[in-house]
Amino acid sequence: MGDTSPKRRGRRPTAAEVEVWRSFIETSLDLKSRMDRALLSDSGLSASDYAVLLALSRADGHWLRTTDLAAAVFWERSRVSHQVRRMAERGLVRRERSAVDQRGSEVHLTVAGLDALRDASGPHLRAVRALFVDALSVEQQTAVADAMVALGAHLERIDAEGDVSPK
Amino acid sequence: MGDTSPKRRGRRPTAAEVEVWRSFIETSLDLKSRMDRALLSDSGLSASDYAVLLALSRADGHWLRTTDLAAAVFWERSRVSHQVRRMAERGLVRRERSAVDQRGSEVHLTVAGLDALRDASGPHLRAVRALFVDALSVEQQTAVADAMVALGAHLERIDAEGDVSPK
DNA sequence: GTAGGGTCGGTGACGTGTCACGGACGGTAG
DNA sequence: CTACCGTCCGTGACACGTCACCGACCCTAC
Repeated sequence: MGDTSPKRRGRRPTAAEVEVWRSFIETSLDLKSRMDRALLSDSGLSASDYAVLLALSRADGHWLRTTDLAAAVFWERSRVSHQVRRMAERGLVRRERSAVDQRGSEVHLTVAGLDALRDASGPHLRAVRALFVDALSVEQQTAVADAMVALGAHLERIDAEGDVSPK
Repeated sequence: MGDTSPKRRGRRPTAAEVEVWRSFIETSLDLKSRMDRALLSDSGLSASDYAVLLALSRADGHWLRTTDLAAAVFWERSRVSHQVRRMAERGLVRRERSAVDQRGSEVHLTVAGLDALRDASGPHLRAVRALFVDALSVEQQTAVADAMVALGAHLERIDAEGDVSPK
């Protein structure tokens, strides 16, 4: 993993390192925006819509409590609340008060929501292939996956350090 | 580069390929949001602020026409316009009517803007190292850079195809 | 039971990005 | 010169995400 020799630790990154960072972040944002745009024009769904529908479709009974939905898509609850309200107005999901916990509210996938997800997933996956997968050799894909694992582990390590007593 | 054998072209990506895509996009967005958050809390600058200040600081005379600024940061002009208005209200930049072209407006970097950029760049670069560079071995960085080049070239190819007569 | 503290979820205000549009100017053909 | 068209840029309306905050609810200790 990360080299901790005196040469590489602690100070500013080199120009080459910054350039790797810049290309990484610019390329990923470019890809994300293209993908979102394609999804919206193909299916009328935003990326947020898609994420919510996908999470609900994977849940038992096609519904989740707000907090569980937030955890599934890695959002704050307030964001989920806004998003669900907008989606409910379009009939993609439906809110229900929880019977077991009067504080809770359940977000249910509607038939229209499931249909929208089914219609969207084909084109979306084809876009993933056309824009991302087809650009990379198998070796490059493996290398990217490996780097993402390293990055993810690094970020989790940082989070863990921050949580426990910082001194 | 991209394999074009019958097995890999044209249809839906495999589960493994989708997983590479998912980890790539989630990791990059996570990194981006952490970096933006750090920049904002360290320096009071948003990522957009930083991009504009950086572009202006690199320009001759520390100013650019709106269209040129938009090209430098890969934005639409309307977005530049909104952003510049907000930054001007904070004194980071200054607008001036162009003398040579009465339609044009020049965006000038102010002293306060340059100071803010200088103050921000150190912490920002250190964050790039701490969150990104330090997570990856030299080989992994090279592999990521290589993959980004391939992706960039692929996207440019797609754009070129779309531009010229589609038939 | 009831007071206190924690959890659940929603709302309003705000900053930002996109889109559609329009006014102003420049350049050129007639 | 003037009529036209393209370019330059700003604006208003809207969608979205974040933050601060609130009321409603649950649970436990007393």
